[in-house]
Amino acid sequence: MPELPEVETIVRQLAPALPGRRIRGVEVLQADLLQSSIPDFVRALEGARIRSVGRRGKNLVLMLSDVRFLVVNLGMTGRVLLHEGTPDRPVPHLGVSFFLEPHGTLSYADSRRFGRLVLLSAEGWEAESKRLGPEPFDPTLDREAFLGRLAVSRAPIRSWLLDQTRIAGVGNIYAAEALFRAKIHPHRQARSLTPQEAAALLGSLRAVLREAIESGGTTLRDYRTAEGGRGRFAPSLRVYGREGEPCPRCKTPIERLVFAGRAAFLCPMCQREEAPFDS
DNA sequence: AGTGTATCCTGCAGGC
DNA sequence: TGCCTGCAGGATACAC
Repeated sequence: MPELPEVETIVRQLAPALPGRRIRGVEVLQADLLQSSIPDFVRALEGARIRSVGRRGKNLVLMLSDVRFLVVNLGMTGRVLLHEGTPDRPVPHLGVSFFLEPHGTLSYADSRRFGRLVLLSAEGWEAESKRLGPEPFDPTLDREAFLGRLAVSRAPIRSWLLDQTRIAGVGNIYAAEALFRAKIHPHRQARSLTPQEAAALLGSLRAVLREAIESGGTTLRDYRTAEGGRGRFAPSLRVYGREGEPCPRCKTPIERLVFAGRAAFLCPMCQREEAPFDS
């Protein structure tokens, strides 16, 4: 669920509120959200101060005062909710609560519990971050660099976009939307993209991510902002989840196909499988 | 280096 | 109403 725009929305809401505050206490209700034991996790975090809030790919990253990093991956259904004071009603599927000074609560809730909260040293986080591909908005990721990364892969471009080690932060929704906007079939081999197609894809990816961030992300069902609100981008989705609806460009019914175990959505007219005008 | 499949889980929609 | 099946924004491990 939460892809880059959803996590970015959460980060932007937390960033003005968290830095400088101390974690007074930690309560873990769902042990399988952690990699460490509950006592280790609690002991390591109690008394720590939050220095900054950031994002890397789909990960929410809290930097702590003693140069450690709390890395939160929300999986499919994770929610990060900030309440000043205590939540006025029980948080459904609550997994971990962080009690903040002076009077706040940061909650992690996750109905499917695919999410993970991991506490890492500076070195540990650096190594983890290095595994991930570049950020889509990294200014050094220009057309040439993007094309170069595509050129070394025979994977279908949809799989390439979902692979966090190739580019960070893209999930199934925005992969579908970016490919539609760039008129590229999701089956196309990454390295078969022309320089023009690669440039179009980079542009469309950045555009759709930017627009989604401006809308606070996409809520299909579970995603909530840190304030508990819904993302407003869902009505702007052009192909994702729209099987059978007319293509907004050419009116051809949108198709759904499954590969690599996941649904892909596309317009079969706008996104041809073969490269365009191949003699 | 790829793909397909399974796995971790729960909740919901749709069919009967 | 209730039961069953399929499906879901993610990540990883496995065999092939």
